[in-house]
Amino acid sequence: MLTIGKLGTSAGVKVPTIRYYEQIGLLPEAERSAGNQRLYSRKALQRLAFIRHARDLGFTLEAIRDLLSLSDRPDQPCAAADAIARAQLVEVESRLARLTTLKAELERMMRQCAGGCIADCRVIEVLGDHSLCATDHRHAGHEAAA
Amino acid sequence: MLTIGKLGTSAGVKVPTIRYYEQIGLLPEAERSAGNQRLYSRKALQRLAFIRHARDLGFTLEAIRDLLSLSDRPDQPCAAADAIARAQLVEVESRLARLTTLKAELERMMRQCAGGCIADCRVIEVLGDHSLCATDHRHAGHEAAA
DNA sequence: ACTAATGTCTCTAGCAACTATAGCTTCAAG
DNA sequence: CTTGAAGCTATAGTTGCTAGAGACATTAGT
Repeated sequence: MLTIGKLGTSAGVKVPTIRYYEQIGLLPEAERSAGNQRLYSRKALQRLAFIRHARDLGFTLEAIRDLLSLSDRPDQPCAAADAIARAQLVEVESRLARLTTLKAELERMMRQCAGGCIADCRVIEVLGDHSLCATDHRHAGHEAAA
Repeated sequence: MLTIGKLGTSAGVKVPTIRYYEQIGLLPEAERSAGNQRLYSRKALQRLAFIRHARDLGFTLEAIRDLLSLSDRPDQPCAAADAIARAQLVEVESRLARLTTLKAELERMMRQCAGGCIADCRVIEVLGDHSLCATDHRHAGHEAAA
């Protein structure tokens, strides 16, 4: 049996994140030691690794919840799992397309800036007026983290 | 002078979002009509359009705050604005790289799945075991919105 | 002038997916 | 047996909004 810390390092997930996953029901409630500390089996490690990997691939926790419940029924057809993965692929493709457009626009903006003073700065100017843009990137920007 | 609704449609920003921007100090407090409704000038429209455009290009509100305060000082050199835009470009490039890797991995995963039952599903299997992956995409997944 | 529909007001709470903090208890090593 | 790391609970904060409730303002039509 593993403590929460060992589990975390084994799976590459931070300790508070594990507790969070338990709290939202993505992980079952862990067994406890005599001193009330969480204890985890190999199976729990597998489950957490699955979650971690799916997160790395960009699946939402909701999608992962579905994938996990599918994986508990090995006899069912896998069409549903396929559909979730396909949806994720479509998402990734659309984000890629948007980011590619963005990148081009940002590069254009920077190329034009001669490095003078703000009054002549193309960066500021372009941001103030969408019609100076080469492409229609509206609704294209987005978040990320690390 | 424009009401908040007109301003919103003109700039392509939803009304609650405008109030939110005011609340966090990204927009100055608006003038009010006799009946306490917000009124906006052309200048306010320009400022909001600037924000909207920068958001579309993926700048964070913090970055936009900096860009706006730069744009209020036209005599200063534009190196700072340049730096913010460059940082944004670097961000976009790194997200692009990550997403490209992800896309390849997702495609690989889906190609291998024959559409049988869960027990044989490659999607589930690959998610459960990172060593089945072709590339190291750890810490690569991420959010987006529309 | 009256009414109904729409627009606006404030305030609070919620979303995703965590992360951080505070103040405590338990455990393992020396 | 003490010390320091690791664990516990609970709450609040992050980013960039969005949704809802309940009240007031404005406008269009009759």
